[in-house]
Amino acid sequence: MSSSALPGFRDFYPDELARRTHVFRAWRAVAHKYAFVEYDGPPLEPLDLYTKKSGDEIVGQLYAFTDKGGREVSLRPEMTPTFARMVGAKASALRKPVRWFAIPQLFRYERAQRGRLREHFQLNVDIVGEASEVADAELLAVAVDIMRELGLTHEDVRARVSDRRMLNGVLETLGVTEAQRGAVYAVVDKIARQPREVSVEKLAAAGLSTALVERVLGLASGTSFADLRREFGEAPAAREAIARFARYLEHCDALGIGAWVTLDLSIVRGLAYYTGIVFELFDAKGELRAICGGGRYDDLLKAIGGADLPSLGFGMGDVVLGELLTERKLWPDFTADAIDFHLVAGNGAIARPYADALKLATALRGAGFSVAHGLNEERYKSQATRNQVDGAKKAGASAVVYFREDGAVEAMSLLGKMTGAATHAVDAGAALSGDAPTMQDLRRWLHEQRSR
RNA sequence: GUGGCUGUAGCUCAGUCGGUUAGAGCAUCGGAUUGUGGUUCCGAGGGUCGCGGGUUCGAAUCCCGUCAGCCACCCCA
Repeated sequence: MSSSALPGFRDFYPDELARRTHVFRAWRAVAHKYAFVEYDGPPLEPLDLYTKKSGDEIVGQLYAFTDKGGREVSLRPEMTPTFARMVGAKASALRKPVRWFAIPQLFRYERAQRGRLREHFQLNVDIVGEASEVADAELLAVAVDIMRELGLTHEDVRARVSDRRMLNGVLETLGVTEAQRGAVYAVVDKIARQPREVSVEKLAAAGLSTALVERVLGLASGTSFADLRREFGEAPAAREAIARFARYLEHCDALGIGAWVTLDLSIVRGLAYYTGIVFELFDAKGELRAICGGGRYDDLLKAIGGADLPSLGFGMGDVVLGELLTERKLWPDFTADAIDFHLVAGNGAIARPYADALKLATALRGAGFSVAHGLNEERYKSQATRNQVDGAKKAGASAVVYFREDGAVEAMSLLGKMTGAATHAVDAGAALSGDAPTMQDLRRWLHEQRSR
């Protein structure tokens, strides 16, 4: 028997699952707010769905194997190929723009480290069929609004945005040849992660003059959009992309996310399939990996799904996001108010058979309350009430319920101060029979206690 | 896949120069004379010292291997 999960895989204990659910809830709530609908696909796919796009060398990073029928298969490392296939298959029938999201569990076979496991959940939000940069702004707004939903502010998280077409135009204007561009992208992409000398060396090796090297490195590290526009706004190769980017930023402002957004030309997003505006969300301190990344990939659907439609999307993983929420202490207290009532043996309980406690629990549950009680009759009768009440509080009950000496059923709030706790008594017979007005009365009282 | 660092209770960590039955705090569970909540007091459970081998009269401690975690590469869909 194995004593722990496989490396890079997680067991979700209840408090951990509560955190995961909390994140999922935020994802779904915001996605719905922006009128996206949820879809899903298979976690296991034919291997060639991934090798077709990225080549065979990717296999080393895939959780791939041969199944019992001799098929080459892989656990899905990303959602986009599945998405592209699904959209491609029904492209002509789908109303455009398509606004879909999914929360797949994704897998990759590589060494696990902080923020990077072999398994994670990733929100995928995609728009298909809209080429306008309004769609790009809307997509970023979804990502940013999720940060807000989870309690993060633009002091905590920054959205860095760029546009490949714009970077391309600027490089062309500067005289970087098309042949050199791939190498320049690679350097620009990791400009913050590798020593400056290494970047200089690599650019020089690509054939850039010393002056050009300095120019490129300067632009990629912290140029504001205002400066960029002033310098290249009229350059024929860059003019159109810069004007588009300016409109994009205006849309971002209008959507209320302007304060989160910064131009960062070093955002290249790998060297993969992105064709236009790209973005990443980072924690403001820059201590963690990217929280979220995405952008426009206008040619991908044609390559994979067959439909020639402009598309854009992003992925947001649960791991780094969770680390950030932990760091900022933004997890709610999940145990608080998890249970409505906890039955305890109060005064007069001995005169009442244990079965009455179970009947009361049943009646309360029938009325929709969440009810806990001791499962051991002996202990219910023998354990000091204060210990039972203490246990109820620790279990997250909002109130305890017990039979009073005079036969009434009394609820005592566990919320607020321990001295002078609010109590509320109802007729025992009515409570045990599940009398609707009595239950409504209790519901109103509980609601009152919680909103104090 | 490569390199560095670290592995003692569920968690955070002590553990002397190698010495006999490995400890503490927190957490968990039980109790403090039929009692009404977070404090306090008493008690209990919980360990193959990551695993395997070696050196030694004797190993948590020293050596080798291995596995896992963290960090940096690689990669980032």
